[in-house]
Amino acid sequence: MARSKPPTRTSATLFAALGDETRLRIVQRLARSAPASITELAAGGEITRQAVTKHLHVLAGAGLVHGARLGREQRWSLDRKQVEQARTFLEGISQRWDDALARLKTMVEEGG
Amino acid sequence: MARSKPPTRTSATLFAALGDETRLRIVQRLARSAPASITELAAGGEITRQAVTKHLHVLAGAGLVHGARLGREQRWSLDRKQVEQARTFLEGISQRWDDALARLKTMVEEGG
DNA sequence: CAATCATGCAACTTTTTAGTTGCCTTTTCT
DNA sequence: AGAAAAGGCAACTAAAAAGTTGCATGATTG
Repeated sequence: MARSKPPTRTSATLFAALGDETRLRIVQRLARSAPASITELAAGGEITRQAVTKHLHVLAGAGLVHGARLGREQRWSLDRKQVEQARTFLEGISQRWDDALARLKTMVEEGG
Repeated sequence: MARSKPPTRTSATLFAALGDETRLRIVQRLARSAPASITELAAGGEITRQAVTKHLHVLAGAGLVHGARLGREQRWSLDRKQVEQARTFLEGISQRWDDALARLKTMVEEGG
């Protein structure tokens, strides 16, 4: 059965996934100490295990993390690739911005 | 008079601002061709001028853009600094992730 | 000065989210 | 087998976000 909604993972999806304090904390956590279980991630936090689960799904939907079953628990780890993609996107923005400024400068100098 | 809500601009705020298709389009637009007015940005788009205004305010709240009055119109431009900050943040994540993998590898090799 | 262009402000509707609570299933471990 | 550990699923609430419509205001220009 096909998924009812082909998620269309865009750059915006990626940034949106990173655009939440809680999720960002999870990402940072996973970046420091690789695979962690949901319970581990929820422990000590301010929110419920269910909430953590949801956030993990959002992150997974953006391709930022993935989980692997291991016995009765599921260990989640970061997917470096998407982090890089986000970086690349921002690099593109910066680059274009630089180019635009350069063009502007040239025009001014040439009295265009 | 002090603003009633000190916005606390965090990294999540930054990513959240980028996490919307429409806003991302605006950012890309501003990156290519510097200052643009609200009307210009709204022209041809699918959404209202008011919607564009709101998005610009969100972006401005994250420090990604800023507008400057110029006669009867207001020209908006990109703020490169925040784009860089987002990139730096992601770099940090990647770096930590690399370190974590390195540590893991070492442990395995040493038979920890 | 009057028409017009570029916005600003406010109230409202509709979706999305973030989080919660309650209950059921699958592994472990003793 | 039976209790405890780790999750999954579903329904619900509350609040934030995306957009809209309508009207008011400050420059510009003929």
